[in-house]
Amino acid sequence: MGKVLSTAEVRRETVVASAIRAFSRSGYLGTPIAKVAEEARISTAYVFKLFPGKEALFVAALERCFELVLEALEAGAAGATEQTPEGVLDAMGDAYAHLIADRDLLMLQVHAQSASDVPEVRQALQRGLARVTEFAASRSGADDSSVQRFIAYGQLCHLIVTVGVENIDSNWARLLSEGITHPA
Amino acid sequence: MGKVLSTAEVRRETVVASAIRAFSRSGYLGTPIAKVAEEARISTAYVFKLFPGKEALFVAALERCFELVLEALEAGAAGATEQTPEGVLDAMGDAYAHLIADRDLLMLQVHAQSASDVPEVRQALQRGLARVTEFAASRSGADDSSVQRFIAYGQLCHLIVTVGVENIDSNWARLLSEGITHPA
DNA sequence: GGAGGTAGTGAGTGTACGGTCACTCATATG
DNA sequence: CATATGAGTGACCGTACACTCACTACCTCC
Repeated sequence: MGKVLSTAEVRRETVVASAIRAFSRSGYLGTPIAKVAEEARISTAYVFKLFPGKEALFVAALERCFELVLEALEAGAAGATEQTPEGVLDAMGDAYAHLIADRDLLMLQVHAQSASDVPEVRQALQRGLARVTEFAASRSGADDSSVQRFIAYGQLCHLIVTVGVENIDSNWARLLSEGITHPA
Repeated sequence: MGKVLSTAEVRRETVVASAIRAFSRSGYLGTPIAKVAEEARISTAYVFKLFPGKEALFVAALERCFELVLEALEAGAAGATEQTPEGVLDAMGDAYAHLIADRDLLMLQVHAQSASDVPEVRQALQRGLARVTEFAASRSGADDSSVQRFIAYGQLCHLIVTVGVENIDSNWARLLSEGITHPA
């Protein structure tokens, strides 16, 4: 927090950023550390000096991902035109939809769910989901079922993107993405 | 359809069943064909005689998965106490929750989303989602936004299982799983 | 200028896995 | 019996990848 970052710690942060991009493209098992290293303009060996192993790197990326999501929700809530519970929830939803237009943070969460049989990954997911849910509830003041719906539609959003519903011209496709904010 | 199955085709079906179990446990990339073969009491080489490759086997498993889901929804709808749109949707929701108590069909869908960068997998997902959505809409007669909500809460269900919300004793966890039918 | 620590790397090792191939065994048919 | 066909397998190959280690380049402070 108050501590000045050493060069290695700065490096770690850039590597985490690269890891988010790389892992989001091909998932936990599908992404070799070498790809992350390449993306960070660093040797593969050095990645292992900065992180104890692939698992820890993935978890670090996932944690950063949730941090970014929370920041976006916070900003969205602050910019809500109506500060009613539903108004705030809607604003957070829009902010989330806007944030994940680049797909990186979204896909990383999807891949993390798929890798949730790794205990550390599952725990990171739990922590992230806890923070998001608790923040959405307390910041909006909405009742439980509204918050539950908020999370559920977030997941629907993930489905829409992974399946590529957006570029299907069909009734069922329109039905699913109705009201989900477009990446204009 | 009317054709009598040859032994090889029977074999293919049992292998698909094994594939569902194996892939659901460790995902597309995390599951070696050898594990599927072992589960089916068959040599690895023979799996490659029955299916052109890993990708095709995974897709076959995914397609079977959606078939089972549709059957469950159909049965659930038929057993609905009230044949109103909302009543039928609720019954289908309960049937789905009951079906995926064993986690196999659920996890397979999650892993498929993570592997959706493989075109064949993405297309299989599209077909499956299309059939499920269209069936839910036409069989229940509910309006679009209700069907959308139905799918969204299905995804929430996936999230709850993958992150293991059920065995967390905390407010946010209860909030998320409220009203989702338990595997009693 | 040299001693010691920190950033960073090249070249490897062991292993797991997708896919292939040459083969065996059982059955059926004439 | 001879032969053909399809079920089923063991042994193998090439490659990709997580992780290691011995090493160099640089920086800083005396």
